[in-house]
Amino acid sequence: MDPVGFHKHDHSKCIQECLTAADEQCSDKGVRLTPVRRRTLEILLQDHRALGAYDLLDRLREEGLGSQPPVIYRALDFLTEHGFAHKIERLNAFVACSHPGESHAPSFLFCRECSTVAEAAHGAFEAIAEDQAKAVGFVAERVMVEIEGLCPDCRG
Amino acid sequence: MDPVGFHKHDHSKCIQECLTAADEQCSDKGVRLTPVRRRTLEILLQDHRALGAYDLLDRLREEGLGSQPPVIYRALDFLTEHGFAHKIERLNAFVACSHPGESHAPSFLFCRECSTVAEAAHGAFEAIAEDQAKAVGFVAERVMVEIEGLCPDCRG
DNA sequence: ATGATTCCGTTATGTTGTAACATTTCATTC
DNA sequence: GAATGAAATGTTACAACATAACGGAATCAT
Repeated sequence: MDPVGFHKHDHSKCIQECLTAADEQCSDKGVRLTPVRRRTLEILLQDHRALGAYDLLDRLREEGLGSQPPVIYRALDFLTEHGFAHKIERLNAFVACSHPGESHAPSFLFCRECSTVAEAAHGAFEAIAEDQAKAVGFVAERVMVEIEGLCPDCRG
Repeated sequence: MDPVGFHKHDHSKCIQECLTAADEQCSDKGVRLTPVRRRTLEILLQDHRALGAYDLLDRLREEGLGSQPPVIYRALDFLTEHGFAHKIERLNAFVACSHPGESHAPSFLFCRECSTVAEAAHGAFEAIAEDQAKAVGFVAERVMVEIEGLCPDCRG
């Protein structure tokens, strides 16, 4: 898994690929990527940056796609449930998934200056978590890793 | 580091040790463990469980120690800043530190049923995070690990 | 004692997230 | 192509989490 987000890359292609992947996966699963949901994902994809629910809602409102909080929270529930977006708990904010389709439960690196987010490999964290859980009789169901710091651009 | 929280242990001794440690560290650092702060820590120490700020505030209010949100948030700021308590971001809730004085930045195991929290060894997570950060030119400043699951008691 | 600093009380408000119910849209079946 | 049922959306209202700002009280150092 490549930690997209801090690298230069062909971003319009990146957006297109993610949207296409989302379209395909939705029709495969028989669920609907409705206008509100799709547009929310598009907005999130515009940069690899975490956005708050109300920021997203403002954007939707400008475009006439819904103006009340439940609209955006429902869209975000859908997107996160299906792995097209993730919530960064530390920021109470959401980010588009950079690797739609790949196995989920990601870990994140996020910049405290610019909120840019990169997904990172999660397997090693999970393995350690499993060991620790087993040692105390705990059943680990979800391992959340969020690494806060400075991205290459903001390091200055 | 021993992941306190899911084991049987002498809890009143555990509380006493943590309070004593907090008292000492505060006088060492020349900061004050005032009544509100100390009582907040005591409440958190009563069980190894995450409590919301408003739950804590209710307790303080009953005891005449303050009734408005800023009171509890100031106390929690103090306690977390000095490592006597931690915030579980996933739960928007706070827990007393089980290992006051030990090097900080902990990782947590928490039960989705009963909110019991155990601190776990953090070093291995940090090492991996460092590697991943270095690989993409990111400066990791804080590594947050929160493992959600079922504790031995709630596994049923 | 006095001045500086830290802490606390209080009001007000900002931010994040949901419950509940009415209405619309869509796909299916008759 | 109308009836039906499921899914999605619109809307109101509110719950839960958190902070800004300011005045007054307690505490500390001299």
